[in-house]
Amino acid sequence: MSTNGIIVWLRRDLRLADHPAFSAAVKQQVPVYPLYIWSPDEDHPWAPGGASRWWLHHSLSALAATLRQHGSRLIIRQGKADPVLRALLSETGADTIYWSRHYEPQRLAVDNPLKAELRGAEYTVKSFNASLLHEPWTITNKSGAPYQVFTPFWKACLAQPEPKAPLPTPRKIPAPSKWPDSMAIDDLKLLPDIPWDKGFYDSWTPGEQGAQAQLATFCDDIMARYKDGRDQPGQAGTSRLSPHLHFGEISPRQIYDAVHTAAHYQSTKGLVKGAEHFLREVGWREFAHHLLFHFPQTPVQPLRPEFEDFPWTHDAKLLRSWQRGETGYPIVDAGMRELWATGWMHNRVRMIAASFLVKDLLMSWTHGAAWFWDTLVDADLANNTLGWQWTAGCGADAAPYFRIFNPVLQGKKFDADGTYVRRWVPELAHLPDKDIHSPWAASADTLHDANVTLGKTYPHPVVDHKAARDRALEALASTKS
DNA sequence: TGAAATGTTGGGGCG
DNA sequence: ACGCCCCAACATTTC
Repeated sequence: MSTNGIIVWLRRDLRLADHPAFSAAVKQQVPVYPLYIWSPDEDHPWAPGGASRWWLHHSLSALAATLRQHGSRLIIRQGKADPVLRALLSETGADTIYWSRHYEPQRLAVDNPLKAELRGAEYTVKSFNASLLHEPWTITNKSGAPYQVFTPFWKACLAQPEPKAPLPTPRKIPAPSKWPDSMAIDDLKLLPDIPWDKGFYDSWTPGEQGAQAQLATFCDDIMARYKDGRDQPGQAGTSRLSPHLHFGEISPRQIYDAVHTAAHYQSTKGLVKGAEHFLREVGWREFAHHLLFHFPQTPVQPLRPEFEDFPWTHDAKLLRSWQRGETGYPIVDAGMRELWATGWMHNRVRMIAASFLVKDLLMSWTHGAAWFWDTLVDADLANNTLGWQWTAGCGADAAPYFRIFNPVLQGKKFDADGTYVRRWVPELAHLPDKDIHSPWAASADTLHDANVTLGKTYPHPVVDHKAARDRALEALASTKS
């Protein structure tokens, strides 16, 4: 292929290692133009939310720095992809564009016609898989249809040939003699005006380096205890790789490789078990992308049609109490406050908090999905959609409608010593373990000694769980087909 | 990747 | 010694 230069159009593949488009471009021995286009309108209505924009800002900064170390640069532009790409093609004389594929419906609606038009204009366009072990159309059941249940889906994935080894980081990326103009990352105004992001800086290191460091920490210190540790929100028992994965700072192939290497080398029973369970979670991510691709309406519509006219209630005040972590249920409030403070919530607590909104407060999962979309640094359309529909019982492989989490029992089971609640709901910190998940049941003396005044320093429960549960079961029973 | 209600079993206190 | 009851522990079923 003869070419005068290649644009590598970066989106959510903000890394250099195991990057098929970069690797392919570098091989051509022609100038490479790494380009990021900020075009939130083209992702409508799923433009990155506030927390995601924070992450994106720092991830782009990290990538720009890394590119410089490799003799290259990151070109930043803003606007619709088509005109921006054409402008850069003509400015540089490049005739080729590479990008990594994404699979969300609104993304495909831009990418597919764009690819056709650019090819029609005699440009070379190639897209690559950089973000999934198995692309959505490669896994089907025996009758050729997409899977809707996780376990057979994952079995089918495991029966596929092993993923290829990750690609190495290109040593040097060929630069043009003259760099085209670029905006500054600051010009994109991705950071918040009011500083709600203070806590984010202590929690995260966006960028490829941060991702690799986190992967190493996980393999060395966390994976062996992952099977049970992942359910203890008070401990560092999860991988915390989700935002890195969402922005493509790390690939699932790299994770697969590192996890297998660690399990093979150390080969303790816990590590092997941990590896298996963790890869299963990576499998859920694959499953989510599979489902979104095959059922593109699911971000706004229940997969199971009998839920379309479900009798959701709505109460703006109650919704706000949930968002702010003021429901009076400590484990729920701790989760919602962790989310607000750090842009992330432990997965066990996501399930509890989500169940509370959907079943105890009987509000539509779409409200929860919207809030998570704006506040999570790992907000991902596929994962968010699957998670919320799963909780609501209207999605694939969904929790049966009668599975309603009891926030007190969940708290006692997974945060037995109250570490997590005390961290995020400090006004309850002095309650004894036995009362920490149900302050309303504590004696007057205990509350007094702990400096807790219900209704004043900490809210009364906004609903009674038992009554709320009965109401949900009734509403759900009427929906059952 | 639940919880609550209901059913069963078995040990121990007691008359 | 025996039956009875209580109840915790565990299992099953139902929502």
